[in-house]
Amino acid sequence: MSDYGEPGRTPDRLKGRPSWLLGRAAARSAALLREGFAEHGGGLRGYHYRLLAALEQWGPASQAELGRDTGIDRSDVTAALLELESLGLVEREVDSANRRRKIVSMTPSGADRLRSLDAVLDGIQESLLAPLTPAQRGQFTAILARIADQPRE
Amino acid sequence: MSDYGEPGRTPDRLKGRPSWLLGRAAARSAALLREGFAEHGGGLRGYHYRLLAALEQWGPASQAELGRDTGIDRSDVTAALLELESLGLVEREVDSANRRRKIVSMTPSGADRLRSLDAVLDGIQESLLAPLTPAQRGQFTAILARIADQPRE
DNA sequence: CTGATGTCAGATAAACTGAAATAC
DNA sequence: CGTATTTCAGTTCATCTGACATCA
Repeated sequence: MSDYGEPGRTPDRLKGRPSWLLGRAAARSAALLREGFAEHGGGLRGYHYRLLAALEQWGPASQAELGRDTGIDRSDVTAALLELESLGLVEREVDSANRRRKIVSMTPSGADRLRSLDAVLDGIQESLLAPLTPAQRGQFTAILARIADQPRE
Repeated sequence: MSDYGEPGRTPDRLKGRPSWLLGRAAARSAALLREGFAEHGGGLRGYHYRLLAALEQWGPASQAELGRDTGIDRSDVTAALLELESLGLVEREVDSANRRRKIVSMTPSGADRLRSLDAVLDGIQESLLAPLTPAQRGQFTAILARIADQPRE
């Protein structure tokens, strides 16, 4: 059980720290994502959405390319694609020009599913950003993009 | 290995999504935290910092209170405190007025350690926020606080 | 009895690691 | 040979769950 009764305070040392706040905010976002996907995602999770998004934007690609484009580790790409394939949302076939590769392509029903996941994400985003003004939402997105894009040194 | 070679692109569907960017930014922050703590934290991790921060601010408390104040599950509080105790950074004794409780207090060397962890965190924060202007840092912290403080409905 | 507390053993999800088989 | 691709098995870290004994 994670129900503690009263809400509790937060130490000042944590409250002022962006890295701490980032973690809390991301946890909230992740919880919303998990719930939303569990309820309306038909068994899919974030990894699946990311992969479908990449396939929709650039068309068929090898698994290694998908990993680079989505930031998902190659071993996790394999596992997630197996699941997508078993649901008929993607297809994989060996590249005849380079038989190490498997070319992954999205099926029509994969495209449908991607669109319905978009709607789920829109809802999640709305409740995540609810306390912000439109101007703040823009600032927030721009700032996050700068931080997320930093080279991993 | 998580080295993919070329960096790769990012699908537009992901780039514009605050919930995605939040996850990426938090991952960066978490990686910096892990590295920083592994290198200068003497075996401690985020949980330990949070607990020490609460103890420093409000003095001795029961484990359940610490859990509420830090957002750490009570079972994880138990484990983390055992580690802190074995390092001599906290002490625990049964509350004679309510023998279910254990009152946790920070030792002088725990206070020292907390201060050195603060320095580690300052460094992490600096590299996390490096690409932002001072004005953006303030905006960012304020916005994160609003999102993190939302009730968990 | 109920409810809070501390403890334990285990589950989960996201990310990463190391090594192997295969093909270029 | 060295390198890229896919796959498998296993690990880590933070978080959460369920159950239990203790005690107010």
